[in-house]
Amino acid sequence: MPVRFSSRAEAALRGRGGRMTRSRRALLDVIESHPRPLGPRELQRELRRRGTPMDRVSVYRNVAALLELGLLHRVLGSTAVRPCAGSEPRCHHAVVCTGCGSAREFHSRTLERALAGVRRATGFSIQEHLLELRGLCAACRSRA
Amino acid sequence: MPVRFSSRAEAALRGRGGRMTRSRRALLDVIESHPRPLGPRELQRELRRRGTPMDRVSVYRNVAALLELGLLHRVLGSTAVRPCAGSEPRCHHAVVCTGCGSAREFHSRTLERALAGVRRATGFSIQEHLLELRGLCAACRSRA
DNA sequence: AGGCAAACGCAACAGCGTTGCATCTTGGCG
DNA sequence: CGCCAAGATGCAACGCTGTTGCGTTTGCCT
Repeated sequence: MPVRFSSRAEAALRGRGGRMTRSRRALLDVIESHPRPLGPRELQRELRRRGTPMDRVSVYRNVAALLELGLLHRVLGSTAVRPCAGSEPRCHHAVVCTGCGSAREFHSRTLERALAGVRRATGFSIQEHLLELRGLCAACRSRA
Repeated sequence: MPVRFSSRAEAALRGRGGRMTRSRRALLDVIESHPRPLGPRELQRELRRRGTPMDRVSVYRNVAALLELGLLHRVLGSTAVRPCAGSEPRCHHAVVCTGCGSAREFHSRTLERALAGVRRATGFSIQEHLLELRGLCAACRSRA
């Protein structure tokens, strides 16, 4: 990771006139240190476990802000979020491990071409594509 | 469509020891006659509009039964459902028009190949893939 | 240090989906 | 044709998730 997630987040928040509170820092730490996507409720539970409890509402507001800044990515079909890799805009392609929950983003030129093909075949002009794969990562596979 | 959706549904339900009620028939009609995916609330509203109101609970139970029988397909990231094309098992590929809401399923060999490539690149063994495209269908595009 | 605005917590609310239970309907069978 | 067991329905109540309003606290700039 080139720049730590929390550092990027702090910079982005400050650039918006935002401030850094203990709670917020704790939230960023939780998100950063967790490889697998976490939902609002999980985030809250983890924060409580670490001794820095946060109200449900604040969790939602912070997550919303980070999503808006493009620092978090929302997992398809759920409310779970995870840090966006790199500083590029959100990426909608990911594989999520059903074993350990870790996520990995990817880019595939073949996939892009396939989508173009679909456009030709159906006559739809594609505005957005939602894609997410679920499977077992190499580590979990060898463990089983 | 080879066999009408409602006929297939009726057969499948009866095969399970189920019965055909007015409500259930009305629900099947609504689903069949609507090209775009409908959520539970929309289904209920449409049923009321047609003079055959149905309780929220019954909508959920019927939809659940039809999903279990593989007759309905749930649109990704929402609770909306639409009839599964043909009698084959559910298909997870669809383009949904953001204009009129109509959905169209598709199959792409290039896409399948792209997924295989992702598997090689990431080391994940893919168990499931969720894919849905959003865009404008030809009709809506020319209308705009 | 002081003060303004951001961030927070609390309480209340709204919507969705579920469960338990009593009642009604379907469809088979005598 | 009418009975009746099982399936289906409606109603009420509940739980969970996410949202809004508001008064209070806290960061941060001067």
